[in-house]
Amino acid sequence: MVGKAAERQAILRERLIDVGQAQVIAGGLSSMKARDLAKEAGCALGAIYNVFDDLGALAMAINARTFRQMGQVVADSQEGTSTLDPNQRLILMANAYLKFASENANLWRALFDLKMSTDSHVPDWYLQELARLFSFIAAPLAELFPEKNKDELDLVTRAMFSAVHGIVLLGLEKRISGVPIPMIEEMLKQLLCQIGNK
Amino acid sequence: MVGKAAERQAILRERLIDVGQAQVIAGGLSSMKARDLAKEAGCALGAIYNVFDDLGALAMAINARTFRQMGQVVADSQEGTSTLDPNQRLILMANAYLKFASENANLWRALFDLKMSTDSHVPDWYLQELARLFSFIAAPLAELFPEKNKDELDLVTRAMFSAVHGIVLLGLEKRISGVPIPMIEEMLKQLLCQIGNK
DNA sequence: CACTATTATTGAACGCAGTTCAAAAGGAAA
DNA sequence: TTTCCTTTTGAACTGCGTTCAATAATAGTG
Repeated sequence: MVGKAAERQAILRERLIDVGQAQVIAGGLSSMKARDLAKEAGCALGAIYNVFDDLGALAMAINARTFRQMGQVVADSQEGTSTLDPNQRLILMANAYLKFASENANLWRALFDLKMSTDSHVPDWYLQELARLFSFIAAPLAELFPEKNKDELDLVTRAMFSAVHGIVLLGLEKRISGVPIPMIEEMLKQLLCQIGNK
Repeated sequence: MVGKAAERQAILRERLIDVGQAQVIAGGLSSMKARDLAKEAGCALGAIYNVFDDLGALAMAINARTFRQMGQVVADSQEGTSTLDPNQRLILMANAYLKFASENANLWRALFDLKMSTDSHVPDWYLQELARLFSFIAAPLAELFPEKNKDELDLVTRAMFSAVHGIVLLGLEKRISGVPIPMIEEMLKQLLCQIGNK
């Protein structure tokens, strides 16, 4: 495939990601339907499968966008905070994560909904973005635990991210223990102030 | 409906829960199929809908079992531990939770997979079982934070449960940061030893 | 430019799944 | 036994992701 066809497919690919993202925002991952996508994107039903292996691959492309956005939001929360103590910086990151999750609930959930099903083969962009996210978290933790080596620090980093993720996840989940956002912020503060026996 | 019919339905209900549970164990919630259920339970396809509103309601019944089992496992972890310090007791609970989750991965995941979709109306048994679970967690925390009032303690309890849940969830998840179980135990220990500025 | 070969696009059709409901079977009442 | 009501049944309906033979578009060649 060369020239025109490739270009058309590239355009269609972007349009499908746009349309799919809109559908996920509107109604969650499960409301992204092939026939609706085709209609909205102005292409044939089968055309989706010329560009993506299946709808899972399209969801992955949407997730890639979301993940990048989220990483940026977390990174931005550290802008000009070099004078703050590590615990404060962790709290800012956690709050940024919470804010992103609550303001983009369906996109954020799609990030984790999809994973469950397709357990095999983690794409490269995913690992890179995850490493980037972890590196932000590791920086303040390295200050709090100067005696820990690289592996130990990595363990604490994963633990902290997971703990914050859990608090945000269940906090936003109506069914389990859904609570108002300021209360979730308070939980995160409680957790992160304890860290590094401050 | 009286007599025979009611009894038959009660029997079928139990059998459907058994068969459904087996299917969830074998292949996750998404592999529980109406036609397979009917075949395995020895009933007509439509008979399922005489007993349950839909497959979601059956999944709920399976989850009720799982949740009760899980609560018991966490409760048992506190058996004869009154001499241990609160942090140790929290670690035992968290490890029991991790053990249950890893040994019953598909049943445990179903507990949270279902919730997402049916956000409305939390059944009563669910709230009761959750309160029971939280009360176990609150006991050691009350010792660690004697100055906190009931509401503050409740907040910390939810935060701790959520944090432990997050570490177990992402730890068992291959796609995000899947790690060996002893490493997850180490993460939980790191988290729970920090609590209550020990 | 015309003609042909190759490649890409299309959408009707397939398979599978949850759910429904008219018809059949079973049970209670008289 | 006969009638009436209730329960059970499974074929049929709907909606979905995905495929693939047929069609259209493009590239290659004289």
